[in-house]
Parts: sequence; structure tokens; C-alpha cells
Amino acid sequence: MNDEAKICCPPAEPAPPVPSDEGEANEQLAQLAKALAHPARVSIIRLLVRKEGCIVGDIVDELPLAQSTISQHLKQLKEAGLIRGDVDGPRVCYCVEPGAVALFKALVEGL
Amino acid sequence: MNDEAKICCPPAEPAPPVPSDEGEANEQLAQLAKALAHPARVSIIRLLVRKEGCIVGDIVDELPLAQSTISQHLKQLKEAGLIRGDVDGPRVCYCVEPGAVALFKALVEGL
DNA sequence: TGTTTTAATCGTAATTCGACGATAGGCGAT
DNA sequence: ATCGCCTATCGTCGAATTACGATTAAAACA
Repeated sequence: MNDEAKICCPPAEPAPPVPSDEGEANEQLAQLAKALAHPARVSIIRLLVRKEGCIVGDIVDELPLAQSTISQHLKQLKEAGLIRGDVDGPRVCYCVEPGAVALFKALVEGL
Repeated sequence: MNDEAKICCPPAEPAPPVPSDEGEANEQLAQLAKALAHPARVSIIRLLVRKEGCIVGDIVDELPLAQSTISQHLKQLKEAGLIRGDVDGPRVCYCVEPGAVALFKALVEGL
């Protein structure tokens, strides 16, 4: 019983607003940009967006990096709020936080 | 005699295309994101976008950073292709490279 | 020529990043 | 309870960031 339907990526957060204060917007944009300032992290985001359902260590198979390195990249993405990681038994299910991506797009569009 | 009409920001580059290769796109997005991964650099970009005409060391007056620090941020933005710096006598006139910003927006939108 | 102004570069120090191997912890299966 | 798989964390290393003051380079102006 596990075709799909993991316990992951469920509520789909509402949607974070773009800060009215410009300084605040600059901080947020810089923080999100920093999270995507590495090709591996961009790859991971794309992987997670593509597979609507989430992935686990499949990422490790996709990227030419050590497991520990990828774990650190995932940590940075999570700390930036761009992804979420839910524990599913022995493995961890990561998925995109759509609201955060939308916020990033809005902030970039507002440049 | 300097109302405006600097020799800067003239041709307005055509428009760089989004790479078809995903790896290439990831590299470019990461590089551009890195250039904007600092609040001061985001501020600078906004300043240059706002003042269509370009600015010089007015940036130094706007930001709470030393002149040398700002010069380094400008260097990073220039190396990323996001801005251009034309020498105008003793001062340097910086302006946004609209094509690069457009490319960045397109890459982000394509996430 | 000499002075002032403007910006880039140099040298330095503290911090963070990026990558890896090794280790530890959690959970399912035996 | 033990074994094996999966992932996070730790410790380490070299390289890159960020910031600053001091210095240099170039150009306008006296």
C-alpha cells in the first residue's frame, strides 16, 4: 500500500505576501536568491517541482554529489523555506513549498 | 552643464535567450541568483532600475557601506552581466543591463 | 604643475560556503 | 534484539564572501 499517496506535500500553504517595506523585500529576495545561488540547489528544486509527489534519496542518484553534501543543500533550501521535509518511515520525503516559490517569483518580477 | 544626458545606458542590449539545456539554465540561474544573494546588491539594482539614467557614487550615499565595499558589489554585479559601467570623466556611470534582468526573470519564471 | 575629486584595487581579518568521509540515529525487517 | 538501509550531523579542509581602511590611478580644474 504505497503506490503514491505519501503523507507529504499536503496542505499547500496559502501564499506569503510580498513585503510592502522595500528593505524587507530586499532581505527576503536576497535570502531566497542565496538559496538558489548554487546549480545543485536549482536542480533539486526543479526535480521536486517536476515530481509533484516528493522524492527522497532519489536526488542522490540524480546528482553527482555525495549524500552528505546533498543533505546540506537540502538543509539550506529548507531553512530558506523553499522546501519541506516530512519523515516517512526510514526515509524522508521532500517537496516544494509552492508559496515560497511564488513569493520568490513575485519578488523577482518586482525588480 | 550636466542636467542629464550622460553617455551611459545607450543601446539597450537585444535580449539573451533562455538556454534550452537544463544544466545550462541551472548554471545561469544560479549565477544570477548569486549576484542578487545580498541585500545591498538588490538595493543597487533597484536604484539603477528606478533612476533610468544611471548613477555613480550616489549609491555610496544611499547605502550604509564603505565606498570600497560598494565598489566590490558593483564589480560582482558587473561580472554577472547585470549592470554596465561606463566611464564619464572622473566618475563612472552604472546602469542596468535590461536583457540580463529579463533573462533572470524568465529563468525564475521557468522554475 | 599641483590639487582635488572619484572610483578601483590592495591587503587584511572574520565569516561562510562547498565538498567529502566518517559517524550517529531511526526505522523496518529478520 | 540485531541487522541493514536511509538520512542527518560532525569534523575537516580549502576556497570564496563580506567588510573595512589605505593606497593607487585617472581625470578635471586651479
